[in-house]
Amino acid sequence: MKKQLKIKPVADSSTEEKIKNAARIIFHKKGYAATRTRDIAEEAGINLALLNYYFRSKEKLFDIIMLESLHDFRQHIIVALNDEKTSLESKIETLVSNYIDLLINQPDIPLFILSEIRNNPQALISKLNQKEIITKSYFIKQFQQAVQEGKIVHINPLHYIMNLIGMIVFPFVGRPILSYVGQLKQDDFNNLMEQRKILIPKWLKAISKVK
Amino acid sequence: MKKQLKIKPVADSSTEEKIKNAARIIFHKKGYAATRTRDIAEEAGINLALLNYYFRSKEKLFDIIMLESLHDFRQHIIVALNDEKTSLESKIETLVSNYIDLLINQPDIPLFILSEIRNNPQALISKLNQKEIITKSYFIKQFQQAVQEGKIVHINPLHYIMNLIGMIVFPFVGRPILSYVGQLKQDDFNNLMEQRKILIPKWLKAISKVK
DNA sequence: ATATTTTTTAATCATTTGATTAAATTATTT
DNA sequence: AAATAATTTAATCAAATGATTAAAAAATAT
Repeated sequence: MKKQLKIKPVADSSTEEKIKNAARIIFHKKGYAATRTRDIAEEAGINLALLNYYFRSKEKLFDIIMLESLHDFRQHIIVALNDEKTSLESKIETLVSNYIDLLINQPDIPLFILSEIRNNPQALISKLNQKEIITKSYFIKQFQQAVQEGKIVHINPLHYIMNLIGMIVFPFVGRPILSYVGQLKQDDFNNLMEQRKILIPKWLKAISKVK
Repeated sequence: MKKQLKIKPVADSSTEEKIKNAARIIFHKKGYAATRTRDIAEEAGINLALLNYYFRSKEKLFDIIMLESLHDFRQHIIVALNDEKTSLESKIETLVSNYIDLLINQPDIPLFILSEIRNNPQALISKLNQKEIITKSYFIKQFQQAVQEGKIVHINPLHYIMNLIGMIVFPFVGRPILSYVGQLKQDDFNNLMEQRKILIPKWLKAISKVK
């Protein structure tokens, strides 16, 4: 591996990166069980044995992709929810906007994560780590304060979280049905999602007043 | 098959029913690709060959389960949305309530359908049939009328549908994460869902006023 | 009671699929 | 340039898995 001493190759140029990128695409699209290592090899344009040469096994490769996906998926929440400098409202706005941007680029992440969790709850839930990233976030403090000040109606914050994440994520999870029912093309769908960047924070504000 | 001439056996008593029920459980929980016919046979307490004797192949059995699941999943929408006797508000209320009841009983249906659609969009989307069940429903007529009367703000009805279905379905799809983050037990979760039967219609009303 | 049909089982097959091996090729070092 | 190390390939293995077969058992009909 002396290669690493040289200048770092552009993304996807190294064999290892080619395999990882191919694996990400296939795993995200079909899930672990429906993915054949041969499909990954073909997508990457490499010999099947190379996959095992670099990553030892399908499972090890999968673990790497899953870990990165979980990281992407969480990072947007954690960062946005723990910024102590911003107001509750602006936190929501950036979270919604960043999240939708991520999902426009990698629309298969949520369904990928959710179905793998279904197949293997214990293993993956533990990898989510830090149970408290949400419950102990600065966001929750602000939320509870807003409740005390009467700005937000008294309600289980989990309802609020479900609505927040649900309104962002669900369209991407249900996209095929939605696009079918609404006769949406790629751009139509993305435009709707762009609209939701603005709308969801407003909706959440309205919801938080409902008794 | 002279058996059929006799009294219809109670559910699950016939071998065919035993296999179908086992298949439903395993397919819903693990999806098509991750399901082994041997797992179904074991769950049903029968010999593997019997599965093929009754259903010919894994795929044929799967198709039956999928069709029934799609039917359950759609029926609640179709019926509720096309009742000409009820107001817009009461339609929402019954739809939300019926839907949550269904999902409390069969919580794996949404993720099952959504991930199989991901793996095989064309085949399954076509089975959804009637593109127009929603767009040409009596509900949409009422909705558009309410918009004209200024009772609902002018907005793409798809946003409304996404929020409606999303608020109902997403908690079930994200249940493992949610239960982990919120430290919820089975009953805690169901109680939250019961609350949402009342809350979601109120939230939707509030949302429909937002400019 | 016997014959026939239906249901069930154990054993086996054929294909798919994740993984390995040994050899060939390419790159790097001396 | 020769030697060594890293990368890549074709061929192959072994286990898993969907499916079939032939025979046994149970149910039904004659």
